[in-house]
Amino acid sequence: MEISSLLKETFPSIYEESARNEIEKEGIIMELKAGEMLMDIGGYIKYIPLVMKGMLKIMREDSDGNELLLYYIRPGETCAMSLTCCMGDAKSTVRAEVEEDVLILAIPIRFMDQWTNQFQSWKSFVMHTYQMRYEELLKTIDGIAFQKLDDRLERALKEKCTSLGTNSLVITHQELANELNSSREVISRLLKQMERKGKVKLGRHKIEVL
Amino acid sequence: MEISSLLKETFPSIYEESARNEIEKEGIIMELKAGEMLMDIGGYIKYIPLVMKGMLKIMREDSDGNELLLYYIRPGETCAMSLTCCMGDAKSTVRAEVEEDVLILAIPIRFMDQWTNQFQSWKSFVMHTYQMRYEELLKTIDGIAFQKLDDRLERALKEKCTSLGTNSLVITHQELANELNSSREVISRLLKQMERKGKVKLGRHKIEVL
DNA sequence: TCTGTATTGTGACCAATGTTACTGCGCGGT
DNA sequence: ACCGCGCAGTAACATTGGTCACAATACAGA
Repeated sequence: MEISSLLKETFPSIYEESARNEIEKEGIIMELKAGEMLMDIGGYIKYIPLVMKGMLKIMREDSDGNELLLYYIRPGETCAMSLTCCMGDAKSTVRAEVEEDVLILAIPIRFMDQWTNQFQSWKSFVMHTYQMRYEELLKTIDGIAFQKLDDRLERALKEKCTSLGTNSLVITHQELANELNSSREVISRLLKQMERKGKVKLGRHKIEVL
Repeated sequence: MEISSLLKETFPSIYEESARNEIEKEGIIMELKAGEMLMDIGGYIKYIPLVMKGMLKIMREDSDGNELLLYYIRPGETCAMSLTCCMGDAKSTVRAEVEEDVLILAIPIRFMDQWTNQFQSWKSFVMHTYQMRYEELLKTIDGIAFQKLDDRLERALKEKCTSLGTNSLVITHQELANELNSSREVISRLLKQMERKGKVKLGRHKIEVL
């Protein structure tokens, strides 16, 4: 079965074959298209999503509907939020959207605790995930606390480019505004500035980063 | 020894006596006065600080010296940052200051991994700490991303009151400005506004929250 | 008491960002 | 071809927060 080798490839840190066998046995394969929502705020977390292909984006939203991008989840990674749910309340406080078509192995959360005892590599994986996400949250905080919007925008664009492996981004100004918790007009204004400076080239539904 | 019962009291979730015995045996007692710095950014993390009395505050700082309060660590808690260091680089990316005189049991990090295997309650404690800190970081993000400064200031004051159990805060405007990553003048201005609205009463080195 | 320093109060001003209110454009569907 | 709608461009204005400059105050120590 190809899932087996894909799992081994994307999650090399889970080196115990017995662990991977369990994951394969209990995991549910999910394929989702870009734009779909995997988990909304307030939703009950029932699975831990191991991302094998594509990309998820994790967003935070306040009561007024303002959004903010927290971070991405790429192949070989999973969401710390879903790990926290094993104990305590199982409601998500973040939203997970599909940024690029994804292939996921969804692990029912009841295995979490058991496996951390049973498989050393699974335990390390979980701990490591916490660390990574923790660090990423700190970086996100740095961004919103210490940087100006133009800087954040520039970085956001560059990050999208590298993670998609292209310089031509297909995205609307509104979507960028949501990710950065700003407004469409402001983003348009800043993008125009960047264009005048020769940093990007704007087109309909498209931004070329130079 | 009184440490034993204090440990049991402040960390009831570590229910295994064997675990507590180990903690007591290997932990180093530290007492620090308000204002002292337990760990600076870039410092090497060698211990996991179990806080038994008092309070630490965890701050983030950028390259220009701008500060931001991330969260507090109270009795019965520990710092997630110090947990992350067991694997990967052991340098701190945050600063830990003593907010109120603290009594700490410092655990050398080499025991971390071993104990998570050995003691179920220690493992739970560690996982639980990650969850708590993760949630707190999300709340911090909510604050800086979605709230206005006057709102954040008001909440900060209220939080200080509840955690210190008083309505009379001994703090300078400058310190508040640092915690909120703002400037002294702005905080003074907002405090005056709050005073006019009857929300606080200002005195030298002192803010009474009404 | 005198003096220096830390703290606080305040007004003027500026830069960044958000908001409002439009206009125009381009593409898909009929 | 025409319509409608989502997207983008933009000007004008409001608001927030940061910065500067300086005055006033109060407290600590000589």
